[in-house]
Amino acid sequence: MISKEENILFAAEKLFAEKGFEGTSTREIAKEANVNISMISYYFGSKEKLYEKLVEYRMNEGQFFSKDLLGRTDINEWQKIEKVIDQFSNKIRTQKCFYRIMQREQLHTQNPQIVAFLKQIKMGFLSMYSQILESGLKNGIFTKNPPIYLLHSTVSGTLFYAFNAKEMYKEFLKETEDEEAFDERYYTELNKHIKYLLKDLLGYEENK
Amino acid sequence: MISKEENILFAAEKLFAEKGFEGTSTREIAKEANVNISMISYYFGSKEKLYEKLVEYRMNEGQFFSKDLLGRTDINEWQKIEKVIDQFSNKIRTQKCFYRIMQREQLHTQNPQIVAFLKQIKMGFLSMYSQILESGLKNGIFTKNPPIYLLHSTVSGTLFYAFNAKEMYKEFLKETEDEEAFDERYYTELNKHIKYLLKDLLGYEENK
DNA sequence: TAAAAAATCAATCAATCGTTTGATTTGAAT
DNA sequence: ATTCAAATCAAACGATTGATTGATTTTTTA
Repeated sequence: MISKEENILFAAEKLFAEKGFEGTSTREIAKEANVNISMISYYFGSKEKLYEKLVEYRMNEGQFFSKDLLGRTDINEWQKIEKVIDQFSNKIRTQKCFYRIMQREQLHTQNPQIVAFLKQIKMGFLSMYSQILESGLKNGIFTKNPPIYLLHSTVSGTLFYAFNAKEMYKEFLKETEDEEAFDERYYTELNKHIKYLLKDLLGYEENK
Repeated sequence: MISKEENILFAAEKLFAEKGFEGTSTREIAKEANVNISMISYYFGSKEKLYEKLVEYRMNEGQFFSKDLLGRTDINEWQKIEKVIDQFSNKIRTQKCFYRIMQREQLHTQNPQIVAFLKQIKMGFLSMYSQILESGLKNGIFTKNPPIYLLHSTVSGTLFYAFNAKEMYKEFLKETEDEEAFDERYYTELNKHIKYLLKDLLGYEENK
């Protein structure tokens, strides 16, 4: 059962994703959540704090990658990279609204809590890429040593952009497939594409 | 000499880029532009129309790529691709504020004029890539035939993401270089990187 | 230089914003 | 059944929003 508090949280998430934080009024949130306006202050204190609670909620509901990924010995560095990509991609796909908000947020962001959160995530990715790359070079699995930031911006940038432009691409391709089938194919192709790029960038050769 | 009308336009552009359309008040714009509030209605009619005028202004001040690029015979298809990348990259770099607004805009955008503008740009790029790719395949310059939308999202996504995350990367890299030198190196590396990816994706080999 | 037009201004408009109030209802504990 | 805290509500709060007014100044035109 979904609590009334979560009800407000998800209503806010949906509206923030659609219209932005400033573009969404507390009255709209209350209406979407089917509660009285005053419930927002009652449960969260303010619109700003509701926003922060939302970020906190989504932050805590699951890690980006299992913490022991780096230490695992049953898979090689390339497979680790694949896991990072898969998990990140899945995260964006299943949490569209939230990542839409986060994307918009990193384009201006006044809220210091959100800035810190976003930086933490990015830095986490950068250091993860760094460590895997270094280890993979030592083991001879990777043969190239590209700047980490180029790796990162290619993966994150391509993923985000493709997620956002999906509808337009669909129109461009004049696809007639039903929504779900197109979706599945789209994200599968995208995932394969990212990995293809990474193989090239890292100098990884399968079956070597 | 800069007109008072342009003064308002540029002030609005700066603030919209920083705080978003809804996050920016007409009073702030007037203050930034050093004019009376009523001048906004006087010159533009409304905040919304000011916004549309800004888009129109930036749209008309220069094309994205020379219209005759496709028809040129003095350069091959790869060089055409290079020109597209260079011009696009340059455009983003020299019009940071505007493209920040446009990026945010494509994350929700209520304004139908902006939607149409953004779609027009993207469709333009897609069809340009399509034609160059097709021609390049015919001439044997390119040996691969990747989905256009993957090309597009990789180029645009990587570029935009790298532009936005520049400061964070700088911090991660613990760069001590002065601002201008780092900037120059950053964008040069980024440009090279994009072209490297494209060569792989298109199956283009230099000096063949 | 006189008249007309354009530009600028402080002041104010109604509407909406986020938030709070104080009364009322609900639901569990005693 | 009574008590009491949590939950809910309509109504209103002051502040800010985008926009307009009508008077005044500046500039252009004749």
